[in-house]
Amino acid sequence: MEKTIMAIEQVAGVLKLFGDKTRLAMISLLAHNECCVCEFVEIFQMSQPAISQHLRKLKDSGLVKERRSGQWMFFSLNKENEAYPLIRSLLPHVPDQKERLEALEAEGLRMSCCD
Amino acid sequence: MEKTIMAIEQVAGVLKLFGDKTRLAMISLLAHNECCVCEFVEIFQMSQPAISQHLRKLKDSGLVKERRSGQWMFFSLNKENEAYPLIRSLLPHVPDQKERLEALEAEGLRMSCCD
DNA sequence: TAATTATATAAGCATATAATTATATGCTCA
DNA sequence: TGAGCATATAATTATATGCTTATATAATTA
Repeated sequence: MEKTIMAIEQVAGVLKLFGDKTRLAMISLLAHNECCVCEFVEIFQMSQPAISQHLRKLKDSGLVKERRSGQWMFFSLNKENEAYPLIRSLLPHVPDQKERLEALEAEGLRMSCCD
Repeated sequence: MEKTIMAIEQVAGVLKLFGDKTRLAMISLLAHNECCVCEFVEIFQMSQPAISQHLRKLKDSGLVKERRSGQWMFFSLNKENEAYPLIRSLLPHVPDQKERLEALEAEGLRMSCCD
């Protein structure tokens, strides 16, 4: 597992970014799945603007990238980012969030809200 | 390197705690040294109350313990804490702070402010 | 082209955070 | 015991954060 060479301010910035349980769960989900805004709205039961604002912070950090597909925006991890190795070190300590995605699928929402 | 079994809220709480560059540098120093308040005041060039307040947050988290020796309070990492493995995963990504301690020693302050 | 859907942005508000200043506590030593 | 030093706490203030509501933008479909 590679090591980062970031200034301490940068490291603190990344930790602050994930010192929020919504964004922490988001990055955990994005580690293994590409997700769209509407899925996050369902999973976290939060308003669409609140979700968009969290995603913007993630995007601004460069750790997450977005891809438009029609009217949907899909988000995924940017493994090229210099803080990615730090994220990799963090993720094993975050409880798996995939059940939340699976719950969506079970409800038939995962592939219905945006496809 | 052991894995933590913390709730996501707890993990986010720890990351928020270290999403501050002063506390992040503190924990990095404490990983290898026992330090007293006056040393931190010198190293970070911050007011004593500001330093005490940061140390209190670290202590409240359980990740740092204190030991009184005369009029001085010495702080060190509490390796028994359940979040310690997370800290261990984080620390390799934090630039080494030991030069700051060495600078103190060079000035003859490390062993003069509290001994 | 108008209505609809998905998402983004802006403004406002309540709460949290980190510093400062002032004061309190606790230990040491004359 | 009282002065002095190290540290802690409290009150205050300035700024940051995260949410809400309202509105804007962009793509889709009728």
